[in-house]
Amino acid sequence: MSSLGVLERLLMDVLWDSSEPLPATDLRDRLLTPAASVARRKPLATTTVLTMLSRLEAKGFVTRDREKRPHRYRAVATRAEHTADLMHEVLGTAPDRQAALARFIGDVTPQEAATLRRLLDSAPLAHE
Amino acid sequence: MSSLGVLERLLMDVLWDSSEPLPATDLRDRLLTPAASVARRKPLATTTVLTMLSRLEAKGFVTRDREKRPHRYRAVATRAEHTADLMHEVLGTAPDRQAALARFIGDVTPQEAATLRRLLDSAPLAHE
DNA sequence: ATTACTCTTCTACACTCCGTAGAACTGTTC
DNA sequence: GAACAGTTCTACGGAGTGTAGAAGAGTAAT
Repeated sequence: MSSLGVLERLLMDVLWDSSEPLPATDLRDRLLTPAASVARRKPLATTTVLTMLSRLEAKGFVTRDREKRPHRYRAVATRAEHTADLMHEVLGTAPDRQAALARFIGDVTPQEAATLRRLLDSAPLAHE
Repeated sequence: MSSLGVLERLLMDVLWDSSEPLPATDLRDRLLTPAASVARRKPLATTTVLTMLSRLEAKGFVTRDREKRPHRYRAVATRAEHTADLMHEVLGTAPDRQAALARFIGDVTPQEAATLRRLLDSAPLAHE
């Protein structure tokens, strides 16, 4: 359902790594830096970035501040939220969630298992 | 990355629900029964089903027994395995897995939290 | 205000993937 | 060996993604 394309994902990564909302030109530039997970050699046209950002906005992954004039773009959810959402989405497709979870847990690293135990003990009803 | 199309998914569902490997014509027929998650009114052409099965085979989701002549198709992984794999794949895209897991646990139902606790306690090193 | 510039929207196109299936080929059965 | 069932090959239309030019709108400076 809601999987992102390669460039879409790249842009989201930049947004997630930024503490501030960014104008499109900054996004464009940061795709060139080695900071980006997959840096590109050729810079993209600004319009390309804007098209992608509009699509991401339409899909609800991004919002922009239309007040300030070079619009500032930011991710709607944090990366962790997004990842967790996707995981829940995947889990939701399984008729037998218990079984899927069992499989999932079976393949988790020991460290992560420890983390999970801790999380389950500390947060009985984390919500909002 | 490896998300399935609607029909692809429907076929996988039939395969997962079957205890035996199935010939293509059976697959075709079972898509019409209300057993299928989303039953269709019009039957698909057999070639359509075969095309999809070939693609699923190419993607590694399905294998077929080429000995018997109406080839018998079966899912490579169980549904639970597939779901768990996808979840791990999603989790793998997050640089901070701990954070993603924390978010994930935060949105889990109380029943599932209980299930998870049980699983984590019982299987310390379940693998492969 | 007119201009020059920057940013945004609109439009467009090529490419890939998915659903769909006919045509052609191959193996099975009478 | 003819008829039939099953398989492969080829093809096509629609959707989504990456790409960007052309045209429009807002901003700054003359």
